[in-house]
Amino acid sequence: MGIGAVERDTGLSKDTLRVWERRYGFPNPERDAFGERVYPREQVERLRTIKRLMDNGHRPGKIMQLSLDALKALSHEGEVGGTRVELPDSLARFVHMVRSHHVDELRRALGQEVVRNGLGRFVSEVVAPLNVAIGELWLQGALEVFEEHLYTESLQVVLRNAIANVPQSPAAPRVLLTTFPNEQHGLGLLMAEAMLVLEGAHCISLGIETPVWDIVLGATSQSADIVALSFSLAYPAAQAVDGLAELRRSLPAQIEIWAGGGTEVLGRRLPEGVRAMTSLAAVHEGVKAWRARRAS
Amino acid sequence: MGIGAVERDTGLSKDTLRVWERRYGFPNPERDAFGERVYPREQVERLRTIKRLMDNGHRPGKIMQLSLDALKALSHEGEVGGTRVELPDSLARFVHMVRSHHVDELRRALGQEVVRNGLGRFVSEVVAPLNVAIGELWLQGALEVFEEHLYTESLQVVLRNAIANVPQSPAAPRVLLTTFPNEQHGLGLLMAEAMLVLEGAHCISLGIETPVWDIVLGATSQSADIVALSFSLAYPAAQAVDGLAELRRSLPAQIEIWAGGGTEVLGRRLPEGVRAMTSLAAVHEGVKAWRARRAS
DNA sequence: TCAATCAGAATGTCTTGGACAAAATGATGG
DNA sequence: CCATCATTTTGTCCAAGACATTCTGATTGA
Repeated sequence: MGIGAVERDTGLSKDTLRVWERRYGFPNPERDAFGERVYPREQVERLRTIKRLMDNGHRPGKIMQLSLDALKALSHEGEVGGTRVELPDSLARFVHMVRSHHVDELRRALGQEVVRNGLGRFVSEVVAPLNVAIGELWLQGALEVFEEHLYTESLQVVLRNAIANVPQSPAAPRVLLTTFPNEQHGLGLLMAEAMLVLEGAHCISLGIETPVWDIVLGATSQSADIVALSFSLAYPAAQAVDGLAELRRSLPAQIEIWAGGGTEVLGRRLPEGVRAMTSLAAVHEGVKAWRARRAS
Repeated sequence: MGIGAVERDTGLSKDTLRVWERRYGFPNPERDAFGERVYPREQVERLRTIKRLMDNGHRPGKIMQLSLDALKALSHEGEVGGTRVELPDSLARFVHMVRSHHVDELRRALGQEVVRNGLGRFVSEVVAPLNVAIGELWLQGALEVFEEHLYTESLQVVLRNAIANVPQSPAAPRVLLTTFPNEQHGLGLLMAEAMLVLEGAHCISLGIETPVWDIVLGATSQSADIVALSFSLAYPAAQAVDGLAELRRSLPAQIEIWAGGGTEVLGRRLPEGVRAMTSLAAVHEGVKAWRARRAS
């Protein structure tokens, strides 16, 4: 496997791969007849595992030397601490469907759950904890990429369908939804949209990865009352705070900024004039408070 | 704009950008206080145009010296030959809604179009040419990022909604849909899915950016008959061919591979055992032919 | 106990210029 | 008009060094 292929496969840039080799002695690719790097399959796998651990906060210098086994052991750390709570059967059921690849059944079951408990409770009591569970499995390497894709896609279909079925009136507040560049996690956005339309807000989603300047253009052109940003746990907090500050500076004062999602970002002190939605339930209060402010 | 940002924005690798500068004298970035390349906005725009022309068969050495105006003239070439047809009013209408940011109206109008003409004709006669038109505007810098986002999101909602309303029977063939890593264009995937479900196929979408190995896992676990890959014009042809060849090698012979989307990839000779869907209409024939093969 | 500050280490990205394989082109001959 | 071969053209890779940025961990102050 050439360096280009490894870059595509692992998401680590060529520069990074070369500098790691120089600094840490790993990866340690062979060379072909032309002196170009050839990575053996097992090294690529180890690189993938390292990347996954790094996304979770580990640092390359610490884990680069470890064997594949040691790395896998590391993935399971944090669970032994005891914070691990077994999923209730009602949710474990869904996890099981994902892992056994029963995608049709999963989609049907999720859809039923929406009808049974309503969209609001579905999002906060099913989707949110399910995401955490799936995320944990993913972190442990217990989930294949395509299983995660199947899950995401199924949930997306169910959520979009449910959202489309909430009667949209041209009501206030008008909310523009999106994520910052490099934040590709779209599920959080959909969850936020679901909660918002339930509160009678009018949602305009820009999808993921909108540059700050285009958020400003979009918000003004759509006469939005609120710009809602969604962050996943992995998103670098510094980038989030910077982006929010810049957005706040560029946006007219009467347009509010709401930030929600991963608790990482919300832990830090947000820039003046940015409201944190610390939980999905907070959306209800948020909209209520907004209406009160607007009325006065 | 730094070289990394330009790489992300144009899809031209850092190496390529540097070697062009050395060889052709363009781009000609300034340097910041640390000696790093800073690309002015207009050069990035010119690079985007050049990239687009190259995707269209032009060669860098020939067009690198040309001014932006000359490039734009070139991109309209072949169209002056008479093939360029002004958008009919029925489509220009939608473009106008995008540019005037009437997103609700756009969504409603698109939805009506589905009902009026049926999903199949909607996809091939409205969405496809509309995508081309929007792509051209985008290329010319006549479209803001958020306008493109609004368009994509609206279309996504309409298409997903339409697909969900096609009665899905557990019929054959079973088709697994996805794109390769670095191919983030999800609209093509949805268009393909729409055409396939109309033919009575059972679609399982993995969403975008699935690594080859996970496509294999997904296809086998879902007992797919066909794996369908979607490519946009911008996707590097070499990567596509490599990926398809690897996929063909890893996948059981009885699972077919269909490649569709950007004409770039399909122009090249595809690996043995990969079928090209050269147009959306070809899907109809494709499924028919598959059923005939299966019957025999 | 918590938040802010700061030095030092860790880390990723950028730099240069050369080399060469792969692909496209164009000329030649059938 | 098609095949073959030589000749550009073009993208990717290599090396080692530099340095901005981010993270860590200790120290200080409230």
